[in-house]
Amino acid sequence: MGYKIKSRIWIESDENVLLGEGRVHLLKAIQETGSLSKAAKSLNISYKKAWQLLDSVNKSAKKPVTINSIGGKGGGGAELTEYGKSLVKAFDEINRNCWAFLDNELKKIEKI
Amino acid sequence: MGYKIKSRIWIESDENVLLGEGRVHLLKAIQETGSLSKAAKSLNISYKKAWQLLDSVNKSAKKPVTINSIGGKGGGGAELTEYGKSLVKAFDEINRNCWAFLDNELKKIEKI
DNA sequence: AATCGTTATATTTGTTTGGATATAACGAAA
DNA sequence: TTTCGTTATATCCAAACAAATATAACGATT
Repeated sequence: MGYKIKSRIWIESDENVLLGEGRVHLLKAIQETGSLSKAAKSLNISYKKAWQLLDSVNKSAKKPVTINSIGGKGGGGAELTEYGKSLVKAFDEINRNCWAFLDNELKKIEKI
Repeated sequence: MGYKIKSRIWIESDENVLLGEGRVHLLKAIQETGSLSKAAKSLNISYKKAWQLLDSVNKSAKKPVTINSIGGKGGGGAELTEYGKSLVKAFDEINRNCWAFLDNELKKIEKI
């Protein structure tokens, strides 16, 4: 029939969003660039939005997801903690599994 | 840990959204009330928004999902076709299955 | 033909969201 | 102590989105 199934998943902690696709993209970009401002540029989002996202991630996480430093060599930067890296990896895995699961479920609609 | 996983799924047909949670809520409300305007009131959304949603559903579906009548007894109304009822049922089932699947997947995060 | 509540549509208003801009604070290194 | 690029934050403006309002068209029923 040509129907496609799509999904967005996210993880909440106490009514606050911990991780979603946008946040995970940002975390990956931080990992690649070493700074929040460069990550924002690479994703074509404003620094403000990137900062707000990262702030909300760190506020809702049980342990720090990034370590942000101000000043010093290169002006500062941001990097993922081991916990942050684990979260990103787990989220990606769940997301991929979800896509596969839903692609299979879609057959129920295509039969109609 | 207290993390919760959430999801929104939707079905597209040729880049247009056919069904999502909002559209399915609307279709159910139409089924219950027999009219688009009453359905909108029951969902606390504007008639305009409800009409736009329903219009996009019917435009992207391969077969009519509702039959809308203007004028006549009671001023008119809207009702689901059998095809529409089948779609709603299938979507609900997929959605419930997805929640169950994700609740299980969440354990991967809770282990971290 | 007059009434009714509905579908269908346009227009205006308001609200929320995000972008652009500016600036302070910071600390290693020169 | 000056420089540098960053984090962190506030303010203003634009654009996107949703709500409110108004109105035409409709057709069975009276």
